[in-house]
Amino acid sequence: MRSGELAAAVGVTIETLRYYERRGLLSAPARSPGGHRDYGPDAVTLLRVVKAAQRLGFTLDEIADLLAVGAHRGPRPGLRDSAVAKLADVDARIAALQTMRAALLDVIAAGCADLRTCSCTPACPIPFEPLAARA
Amino acid sequence: MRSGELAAAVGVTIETLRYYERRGLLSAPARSPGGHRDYGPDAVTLLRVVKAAQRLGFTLDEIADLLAVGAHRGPRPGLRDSAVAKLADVDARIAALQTMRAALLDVIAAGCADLRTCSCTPACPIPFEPLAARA
DNA sequence: TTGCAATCCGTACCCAGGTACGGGTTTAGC
DNA sequence: GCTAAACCCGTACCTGGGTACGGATTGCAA
Repeated sequence: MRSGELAAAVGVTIETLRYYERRGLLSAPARSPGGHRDYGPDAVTLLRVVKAAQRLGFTLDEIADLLAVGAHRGPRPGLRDSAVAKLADVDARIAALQTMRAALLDVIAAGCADLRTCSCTPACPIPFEPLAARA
Repeated sequence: MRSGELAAAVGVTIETLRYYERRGLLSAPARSPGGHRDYGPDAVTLLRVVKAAQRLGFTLDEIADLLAVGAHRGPRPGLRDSAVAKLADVDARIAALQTMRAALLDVIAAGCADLRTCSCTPACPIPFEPLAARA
């Protein structure tokens, strides 16, 4: 399988394949006599796993580690533990966004018209609420 | 007020002040005879507004626009509209994270032990669920 | 006046996850 | 055998929000 085929099969570009190879996510494939990459069929599955892991929120470095753990069969940090840790991380990010969301709703409800001059209500969230929040 | 004082007052570094000045968030202040920046007291408030807007999820470019709108008093895009748009954006990001969260819970519940070789259950989320999701 | 902290400036670097460029080679179809 | 598409490589660039560096002033106090 050539790089263009593989790329099309998993919905990435050839540049991305080369990038993943540099990052250690994809091991260097066999080469044609002329130097073109020649991937085995497992590459498709592996790339889909990588993409699935990205959808779980893992970074490329984390994914590389998880794949290496599978390969080396050492004392494994483990997918489960990583998933649990990542879940906590995702929950924290959701909480941060919900704080943001609540603040936006306050601003909309208060009818602030302008960032610089707003003092729309005695309880104007900009910039008074943040001041209160810091105390 | 000198840059170090201002920076300490709002909890940023001097480098950040210079950065904001370059980005157009902070207008160039007066200078001492020797060239050191000399800020007026309004700078504290302005910076706090900038930080408040950041907590609402606005980017520095967006904040610069919102501040410029207040200054120029043209046909205003308006803080309200921006806040409504940003709310939709935040909601979308929350939804994406909740999708991620659900997938993580699936992985944890299914007991997948290893990214590369996992086929822990017939319904293993890696990589089968993403394949199903693409269909 | 001397000494040290604060500040000046431009520029480069950091994170992640790629994308773009450009010139040279290889492969495939006809 | 020829042409056109695909692929090769190294390197630079992108977004966002800063941070770091390093050498040259300036400002303030003893």
